[in-house]
Amino acid sequence: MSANASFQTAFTVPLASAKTDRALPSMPAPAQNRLLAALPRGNLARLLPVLERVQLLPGRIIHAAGEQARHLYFPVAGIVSRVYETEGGESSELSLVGNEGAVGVSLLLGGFSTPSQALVVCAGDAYRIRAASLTEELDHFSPLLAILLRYTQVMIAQTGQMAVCNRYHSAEQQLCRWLLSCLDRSSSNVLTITQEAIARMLGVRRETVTVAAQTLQRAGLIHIGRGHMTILDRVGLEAEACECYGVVKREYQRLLPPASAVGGAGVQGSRDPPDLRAEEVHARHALCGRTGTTSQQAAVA
Amino acid sequence: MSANASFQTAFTVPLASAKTDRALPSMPAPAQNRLLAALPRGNLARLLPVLERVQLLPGRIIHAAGEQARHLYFPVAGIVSRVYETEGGESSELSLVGNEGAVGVSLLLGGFSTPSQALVVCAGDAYRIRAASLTEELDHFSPLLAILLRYTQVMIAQTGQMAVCNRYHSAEQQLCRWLLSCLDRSSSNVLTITQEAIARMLGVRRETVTVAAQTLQRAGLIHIGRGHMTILDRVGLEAEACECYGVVKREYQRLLPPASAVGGAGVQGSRDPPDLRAEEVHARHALCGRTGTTSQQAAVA
DNA sequence: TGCCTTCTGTACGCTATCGAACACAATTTC
DNA sequence: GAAATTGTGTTCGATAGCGTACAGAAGGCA
Repeated sequence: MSANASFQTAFTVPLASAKTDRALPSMPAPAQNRLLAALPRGNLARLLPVLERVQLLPGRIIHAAGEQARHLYFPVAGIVSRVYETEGGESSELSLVGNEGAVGVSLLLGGFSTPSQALVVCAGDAYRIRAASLTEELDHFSPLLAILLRYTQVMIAQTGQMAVCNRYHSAEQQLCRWLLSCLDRSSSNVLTITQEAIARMLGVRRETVTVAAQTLQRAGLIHIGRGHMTILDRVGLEAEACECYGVVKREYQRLLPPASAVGGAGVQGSRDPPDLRAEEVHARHALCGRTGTTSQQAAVA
Repeated sequence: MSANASFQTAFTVPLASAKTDRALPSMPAPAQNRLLAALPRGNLARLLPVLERVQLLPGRIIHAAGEQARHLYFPVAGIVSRVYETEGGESSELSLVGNEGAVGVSLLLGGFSTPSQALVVCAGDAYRIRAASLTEELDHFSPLLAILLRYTQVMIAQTGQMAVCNRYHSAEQQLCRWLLSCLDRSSSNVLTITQEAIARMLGVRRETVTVAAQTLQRAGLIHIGRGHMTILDRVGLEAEACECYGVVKREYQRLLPPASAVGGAGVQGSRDPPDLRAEEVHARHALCGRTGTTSQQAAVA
């Protein structure tokens, strides 16, 4: 499993072009990542010179388990999965990351590596920042820190929900959840992935995925193709999915309210995100945005 | 399940006594919490006035799901469990916290609440700091931040491992893991807890715990009592447990090397922790302790 | 065009755990 | 000391998903 090959350091974007991204739909600006988009314009601008653009190629391991991360990744398209692999070779997804998040928060937290790996599930692109540059940036206590910490909490919620889901929910429910999660991170309703790969994410057998998918197809919710799945009925999937999907989604919306303009499809970069104004978020300093409600002590109930 | 009652704000310790705790074995000093113990002496001293001592009573909910946390807790004895409860009333443990950790990192991360609750599993005591005080403390970028962030990563690893464990490992393996985890956080090898409670943690039926425990008892690893379990053969339990136990333990030791003197039994407070010198940990600033190895790029393999 | 690889579909016995139901033992309460 | 409550032990059928094995279909490549 020394799957790490060499980082596919595709090509580096001349960052001047980042502001004119609307003219280059094939080369998304960093602001297509929602965390970056949530930064005040000045902060993002300062960050641009240290952001390097890379391709996310399916199957590639961005961070190997136990190895020091060298970059923090901000996907703008594509999907990355944090996966733990057991000694026996079984695997389970711990969380899913798309353009709403970042890969490698261990750099932020100070651990630099994790027992799990991060691998690309669906092709896309990301901007990444080197660990050293991140350290420098955080030195100045930019709002980046506050946003990354909040995202970290979302990731914790996601991971926890994965534990719950693994315990209680059927393969079919989990498949629904997984498809919806991918859909949220994808601009199309066709997911290019094999049932085998999905099985590895969910920690079930490929055959189990096949059976569950067929059930969904018979219900008219999806269409199964060879190497890809098409979502036909989003609402129907949500009805079949377990609560875990909604729990995580609400937690994200609570902690990182959608910079709505930056959603799935077309995007214009550094416009002021309407809901998440970073100035508000890091009220006192970069941490602990709000200090309210702490003065009311007494009982909870 | 509005289980929140009122916080059992037992009694506040006159903090002058914190330094003379050796004379008061029944009233442990804050430094019996390993995170606090890892702080440089000056930092801990500054923190003392805002630390309030409270009892941890079994069954009490420290943080209710979805409600704003008002305090960050540093247990010095006893065990707290982060538990998610499904809409159907099923529950699964997400992580376990004893004197090696803290409860309420959402205050640090800026989310202030989580979808899971934190409840006391084994009786003990904790020091807690109010959210507002924590904010102030972090304003000065004390080493507290670096330590708490590292601990956060341990918690993430723990939660992720829970997902893996829920997916793949037998009830018996999980019981071994759970007993060992508790043992690590307890000064005695008698755990005062019912099988029913363990079942809720593991997300299995009580009967399943009974059967698994009997197997372990027949193997001479534990002794079952009414409302408590005694661990007889720690090494044997480790052999039966799944890898998850070791993975989490190693991750803790990597990120927060043991302030060895502060272990289970007798403790002397603010002596310099030999392995984790906070000055080193927060090398550049409170975040991203080390910047090493970032200059060697190239391939991973 | 035909071969080979990859991906999907189907079948069947096996096992761990669940759900439900009940017996009994220990502790607390009156 | 009796009654009620709480905790543990035992049984038995049901079932979701596993392990294994194999068939067929789609697409790549010579």
